[in-house]
Formats: sequence, C-alpha cells, structure tokens
Amino acid sequence: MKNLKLNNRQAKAIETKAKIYDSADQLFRTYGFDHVSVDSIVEKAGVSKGSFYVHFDSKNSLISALATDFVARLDLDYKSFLESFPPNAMASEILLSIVGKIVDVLTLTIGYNSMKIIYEALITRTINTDPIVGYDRELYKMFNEIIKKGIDQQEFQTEMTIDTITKHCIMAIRGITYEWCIRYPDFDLKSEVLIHFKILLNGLKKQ
Amino acid sequence: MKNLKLNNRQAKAIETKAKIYDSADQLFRTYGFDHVSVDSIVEKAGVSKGSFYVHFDSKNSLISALATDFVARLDLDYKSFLESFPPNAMASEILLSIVGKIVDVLTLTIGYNSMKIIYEALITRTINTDPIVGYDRELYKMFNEIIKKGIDQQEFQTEMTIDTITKHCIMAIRGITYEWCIRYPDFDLKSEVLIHFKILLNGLKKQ
Amino acid sequence: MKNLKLNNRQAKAIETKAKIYDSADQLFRTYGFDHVSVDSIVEKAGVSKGSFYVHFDSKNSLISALATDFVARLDLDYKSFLESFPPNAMASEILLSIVGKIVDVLTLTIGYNSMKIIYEALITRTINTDPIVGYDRELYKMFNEIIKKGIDQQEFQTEMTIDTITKHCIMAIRGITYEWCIRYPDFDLKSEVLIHFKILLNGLKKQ
Amino acid sequence: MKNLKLNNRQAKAIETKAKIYDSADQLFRTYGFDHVSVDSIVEKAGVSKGSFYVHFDSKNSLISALATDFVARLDLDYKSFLESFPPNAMASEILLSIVGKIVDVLTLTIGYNSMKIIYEALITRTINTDPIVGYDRELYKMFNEIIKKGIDQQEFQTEMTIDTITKHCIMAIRGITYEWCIRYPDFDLKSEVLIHFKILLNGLKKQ
DNA sequence: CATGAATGAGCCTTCATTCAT
DNA sequence: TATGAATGAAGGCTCATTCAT
Repeated sequence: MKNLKLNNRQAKAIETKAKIYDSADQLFRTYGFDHVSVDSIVEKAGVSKGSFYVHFDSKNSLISALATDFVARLDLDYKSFLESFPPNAMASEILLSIVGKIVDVLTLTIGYNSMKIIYEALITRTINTDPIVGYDRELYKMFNEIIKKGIDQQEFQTEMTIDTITKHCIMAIRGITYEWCIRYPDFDLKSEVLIHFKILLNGLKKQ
Repeated sequence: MKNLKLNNRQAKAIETKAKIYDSADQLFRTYGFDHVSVDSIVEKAGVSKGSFYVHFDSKNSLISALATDFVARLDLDYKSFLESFPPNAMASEILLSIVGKIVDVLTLTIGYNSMKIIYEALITRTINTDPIVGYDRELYKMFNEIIKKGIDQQEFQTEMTIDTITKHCIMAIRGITYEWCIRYPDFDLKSEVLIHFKILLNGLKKQ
Repeated sequence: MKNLKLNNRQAKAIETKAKIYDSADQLFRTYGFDHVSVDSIVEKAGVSKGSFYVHFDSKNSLISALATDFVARLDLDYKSFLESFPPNAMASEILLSIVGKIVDVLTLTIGYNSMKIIYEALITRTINTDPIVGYDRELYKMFNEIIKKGIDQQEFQTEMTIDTITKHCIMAIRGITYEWCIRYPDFDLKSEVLIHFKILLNGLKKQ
Repeated sequence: MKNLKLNNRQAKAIETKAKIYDSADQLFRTYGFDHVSVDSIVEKAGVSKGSFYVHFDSKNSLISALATDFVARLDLDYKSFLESFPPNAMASEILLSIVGKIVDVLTLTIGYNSMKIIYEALITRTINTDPIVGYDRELYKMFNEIIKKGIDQQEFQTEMTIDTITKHCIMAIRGITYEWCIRYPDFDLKSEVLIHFKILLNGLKKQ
C-alpha cells in the first residue's frame, strides 16, 4: 500500500518533470535559451517555480538534458537511414547521401530557428557541449565507418587517418551550418554543403 | 588661433571617445559583449555615463564600430602581406600562405577570447555583421584575386565560378574557426585549417 | 490545517501587496504618478523591488488598479448618500445635494493634491481612464436616475435625452474641477460648482 | 562701425532665437512638451545646445514664452471676429457665434494635438499659466463686453455679476475642451459646446 | 554670442534562485 | 514533492543643465 502511494507520487513527479521538459523544449525552439525565462517555462507547464528547481538543478542543466536527448534522437534517425544502404554501395555515394539527409533534417525537421539556438549555445557554452560535439557522438562513429569503407574500397587516399577525415567531414558540415546560421535567409544550406563536399571528396580521392 | 583652441576641445573629445572605445575594447575581449555593462565601460574609462551616450548612440553601436574598425585593420594587414608575394608565385602557395597568416593572426594576435566573442556576436546578430561577413569585405576581394590567378595559371579547375570557390575557402576558414571556438583548448586551429585546405586545394586542382 | 497554513502564506502575500499598494497610494497623492519611482515605493513599503513586480505587472498597472479601486469606493459612497433621499424629493434638489456632496468629497476627503494628480493622469492617458470617465461608471447611472426622475416629475424639459443631460452635468463638474486644479488655491470649487449648476438647472427647467 | 557690427550680431542673435523658438513650437505641437528634449529642439534649429541656454533660461521658460505669444495671437483673431458684428446684434447671438468661432479655431486651426498639450501643461503647471487662464486675458474682456451688452439689452438676468457670468462661460468652454481632450476622438467638441451653451444661455435669460 | 562635450542622477524592468510552508 | 512569495543585483538609456573655450 505504501508502495502504491509512492508509485503514484513518483508517477506524478515524472509527469511534472515531463511537463517542464516539454514546455521548455517548445519555448527554447521558438525563442532561444536566453530569451526564455524560468517563469515562462513553469507558466506554460502549469507548475510552480519551486517544482522546477526540484527537478532541475538550474536552467542550464535543463538545457543540457534537452540537448543531449535531442542529439541522441537525431543520431538514431541517421543510423537507421545509414542501415538502409546496400553493403556494396560506394563510400562517396553513401557519404553524399547521409550528408544530404543530415542537411534535410537540419533545414526541414529541425529548422533554422532551433539550429541557430543550438549553435549559439554551443559557442556560448552555457551548456555541456559534449553530447553534440564530442567525438564519441554516434554520428562520428557512423562517418568513421563510411570513411573506413571508402579506404578499404580503395576509393579514398590513405594519407590521412580515418579519424582525421571523419573530423574534417563533420567539421565541414558544422562550419557551413554556422555560415547558414549567420547568413540566413540568404544562404542555401543544402547546395552549399553539396558543393563543399564535392570539392572535399574530390580532394580525398585516391589518384 | 581659434582653430587651435577648437582643436584642443576637439582633441579632448576625441580622447574621451578613445578612452571609452579602448576600455570597451579591452573589457569586451575579456568578458564578451553581453557580460560587459555600459557602467563598467565608463568606470574603466573614467568618464561619466552621459559621456558614453554623447559619443555612442548605444552599446550596440559601439560594438559595431569596434567590430568594423577591427576587421578593417585586419584586412589591411592581410593585404600588405599579400603584396609581398612575387607576381609569379603559384596560387595554391599564396593561398596556403595567406591562410596560414590569417590563422596566425587569429590565434596569436587576436586570440581565442576575442575570436569567440566575435563569433558569438555573429550568430547572435547583436551587431551589424556586414563588415565581417559581407562579400564586399576586402578579404573576399583578396581571395578572389588569388583564385583568379590560379585559374589563369591553369592550376585550378574551372568547373566552379571564382566567386564560388572564394566563398567556400573563406567559409572553410570560418567554419574551422567556429570549431576552434567551441573546442578550445583541445583543438589546434592552424594544423586543422592546413589539413582542410590541403584537401580543398587537392579537390580544386585541374586534373 | 493545511488550509490554515496556506492562508498564512497567502495572508503574508496580501499584506505585502497591501504595503506596496498603500505606500504607492500615499506617495502618488503627494507627488504625482510621474514623480514617484518604483524605488521609492518599495523603499517606503519596506519590500524588495522584485516583490513589486511579483504583485504588479508594472508601475502603470498599479496606478490603474489604484485609480479603479478609488473610483469604485467613491461611487459606493455617493450611492449610499443618494439612497438617503426620500422618494418624493425633487430631482433638482437631489441633484444639487449630490453635487454638493461630490464637491465636498473632492475638496475635503480626497483633496486638491490627489485630484490634480488624477486629472493630470486623465489627460496624459498614462492610465486606463475608463473606470473614471467611462459612461458605465456608477456615477453616470446615478445621475441618469435623478434626471429621469426630474423628467418624470415634469421638472425638466424633454428637449434633450436623459443621457445627454446626464453627460453635461457630469462634464460640468469635471470641467469646473479641472478649473479648480489649474487655479488652486484661488478658486472655491464648491461655490463655483453650485453657481454653475444653478444656471444649468435653470436652463433645464420646463417652462 | 561698432554699432553696425553689434547690430549684425544682434540680428544674428535674434535669428538664432527665432530658429529655436520655431523649432520648439513645431516639435511641441507634435509631441508635447514632455516628449521633446532640448537636444531635439537645437538639432532641428541647427544651433548648439549652449545657444539654447543663452536665449532661454530653461526649457520651461521657452514653453511659457511660446504659450503667451500663442494666446495673444489667438485673442487678436477673436477680437477682429467680434468687431465684425453689427452694434445691434443680440448678445446671446454674438455669444453663440464667438463660442462657435472659438471651437472652430480649437478644432480646425490649432487641432487636438496642440490643445491637449496645452491642457496638459496647464494642469502640470510647469509653465506660467497666467497668459492663458488669467482674468486679464483679452478673451475675458471680450466676453465681459458681450455679457454686459446682454444685461443692458435686458436679455440676461442680473442676479449674477457680469464677471461671474463671464467666468462661467469661459470655464464651460474650457471644461468641455478638457473633456474633449480626454475623450478624443469619441467626442464632438463643437456640438457638445453648443448644447451646453444652449442650456447655459437658457438659464441666464431674464424671465 | 556660440559651441558642444561632459555630467550624473534617475528610471523601469528582468530574472535565476532561495526557502519557508 | 510542490508551492510561490521574496529577493536583489544588474542593466541600458534619457535628459536638463553647466561651463570652458
């Protein structure tokens, strides 16, 4: 009986936390981390301010949690996309496809607003950036595999390590996305990324 | 004689403005635009708050002025560096040299702190970003010339326009610098930029 | 028991709000809305500035609340005064009495200082003027009844609508009160209002 | 020769003063006294801030000068209008005409904006209100004459002194104009003034 | 007379966090 | 767990006036 009560309370607690989490998510995507106050979050969630600090240490820790989950979901999506390729597909093709997929997600699913907010947060470092830029992020592993395949298939040169090439590919995407963020709306992310990768892949080819 | 007197007054005014300007510059470089208050600027400058608003319309306009001047000085420096090359130098060599020079300035002269602040401001768009990212910035013109030379010398392929290549080169630098900003200190800007350009130049070569 | 506790907290909060409210009321009456800062209000109330914004959205909303309550109390007073008249009293007599009562309240209870502040605010429109000048204010209804009675009793002419006469009566009071505000202390509000109403009532009589 | 120079200087000075005066006039009419800064006045006038304080003791004294001149011009206009009546015209007719004329000037020539600003200033008393509300204002003399004529012609009752009636007439206009200011644009000044005067004149008639 | 740089008090509002209940 | 009142530092900006030149 006591357990049951506790479970009820726990369930309520989880629900409360979820309400805060979801409200924050929506608000942040719309207005950015800096322009959303704890007040507005709890108001939208319909809970008290005190509750907020019961469930999250600070505004920043909520942001971090949000970002981590977000990236994890993203990479899961990319992974399933990647698994849809036949084993004998060429690495450069796969690379171009996944890059295209990523850019589509950035522009269509996530959208400029949210991306800008994330890229702001990354450089402002009010949050733990590791889930997003850490080399153990799932995304890096995926790229790594593809590059490795390219080298094994003798499509890519071996002058640089797989890790190096991986890093530079993802860095390129991030760099061009940053450019997109600061040039929006006068910048077509997809075409620019594809152009850049065309040069990069050309430069990586075994000659 | 009257001119002299006026000049004295004007000189004082210029001095005051400079004190504000310099104090702001130092504080911004250390703490970032958002974390420096007008109060702290005028305190450091040893002038009144009213004086601040005599010389600058707002905190933002001061930031803009600062950024514009900054970039102009930078490009002047790059230009004189560029002019030191012999006319028959190869485009890819010049490109690599100037890129190296730029990175040296970013890391050694300007420093991480200041760069991060600028990159923050760029994405936050609290400032007029045009002097920095506008395609009429002197830097673009310099790169343009070099690329053109490379094409004329039949070193680079002609599949893309000069402007496109120029943009992608500078975009690459900016992208990697952004990466530096979010990875510092675990990131060697110079070596990464050079690696990236090695790939890029390789991909741009006429084959 | 829990309710009791809650009530204690709520009581404290109400008390805090009241302290702010009362302090503001006193200060406004003395110095006028424009010359009382939020700082001075919270200082007088002995609470923090943050508390002010917990209880009121803005300085202006406090002013509005103050004005609305003020007028409501006033009209309640007038109403009870009005109800003290015997049903067969003549309309002109009642009118003269209530006008006299109003003027007494304005001069003796409220006082010149407060009145001037309200009349300033009315014309500056820094506040929502509706509770004071809106035709649905209780005062208008009272006057309406009296005028109607006067017409029913064939004391007043029927050339104008009841509403028109009502408006002009109240407008006259307001106009003369404005005159008082700009001529104080060289102006006897009561005698001037009575003279004016003597003329007005004379002009309204059935002939 | 010295005189000539001085005269030139004096002429310049007068011109400077006029420029300040005119600029202030325009700005005040548009934005109100409180919302026009000395800075904006001198900017519009194309003179220095120092010059402003050479010619006017303060912002307030400029406002006062402006108001005085303004009223004087107005009354001159009313006077010439009054003189156009035939000597045997009835007082009530003249009164109604001049009142109509005044209201036309208020609404059409001066306009709501300026009137509101004046009525604000009157009650705020940042300025010397005497030129506007002083009983020695030309307007009072004109009304006085008309009322006197009405009494002489046995049109008006003699229960009140000429001065009293005069005051109440002008007070009525001012009161209704105040009402206009706080109700604009939902208030037709002219028709309301005429209605009010119809009642008043009716109440003043000899019976 | 003219200039305009300098002053500095004043003002409203925001917000993350704490803590007693 | 949940509440929400209370805190207080921080921040950008306005403006009438002065005064040295």
